[in-house]
Amino acid sequence: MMARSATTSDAFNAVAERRRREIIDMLSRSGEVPVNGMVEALGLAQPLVSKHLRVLREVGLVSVRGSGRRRLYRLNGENLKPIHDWTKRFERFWDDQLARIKEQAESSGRKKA
Amino acid sequence: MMARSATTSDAFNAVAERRRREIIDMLSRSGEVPVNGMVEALGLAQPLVSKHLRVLREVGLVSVRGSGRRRLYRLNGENLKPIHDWTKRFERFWDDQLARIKEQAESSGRKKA
DNA sequence: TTGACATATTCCCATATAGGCATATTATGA
DNA sequence: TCATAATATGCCTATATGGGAATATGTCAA
Repeated sequence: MMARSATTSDAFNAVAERRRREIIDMLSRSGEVPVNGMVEALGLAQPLVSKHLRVLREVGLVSVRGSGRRRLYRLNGENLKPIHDWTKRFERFWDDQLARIKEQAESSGRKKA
Repeated sequence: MMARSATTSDAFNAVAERRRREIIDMLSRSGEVPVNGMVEALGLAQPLVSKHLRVLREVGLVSVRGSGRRRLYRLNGENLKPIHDWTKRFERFWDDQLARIKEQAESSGRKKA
């Protein structure tokens, strides 16, 4: 009855798509970029790029600004923070050094509490 | 002609689903957990939990181990690192302090190069 | 005003689910 | 051995896409 959640429901879903991550990477590097700039750089069909941009806009990951006939897109990177924060919880799984430090901090915290 | 990429294609897609993130969070807190443990804790139907676990297994995010009639699942958190690494690139968007430090480091790096 | 460039939409199709339900599998423990 | 607990699968339906193609919109520049 229910299908997969919409790509426009949140950043996690929007970012699950590889193309959209590429668009985000590009905006991160280049600042403001017009649709055609992405079309050329990514080698995708223009309508497809516009559609992905729409999804990104709907979750607030990008903003647009008109400039002549063109539309300049900009990354709102701060909206990727929820994802970063979530994955940060698992740092101990790959960063043993950090794990040791944290465990020590936690254990001393427990002693005080 | 082509639909959304499979949830089993990579961690990004697997993690796009809220329930699966909840399962991951639970495993992160509790270590090894049997299916029923998650069923009760998350209030989901057992078949649904098994299906989500299968997706997580296919992308390597969890491992299983038999124990009597039960199957104990464990988190392979290190496979969340790609997501963490990707989002890390955008830290400057929310961490201005860090941004300044990095920019300074990069500019001095450029001078040397 | 008008033609051309730059984007956004609309339609259509095949694919990929989440979930709900029923049932098949397994591994026990008495 | 065997009923049973604990999981995994199979089936079916409503949704939600990515893409492709064609077309609608918008904005300028001459």
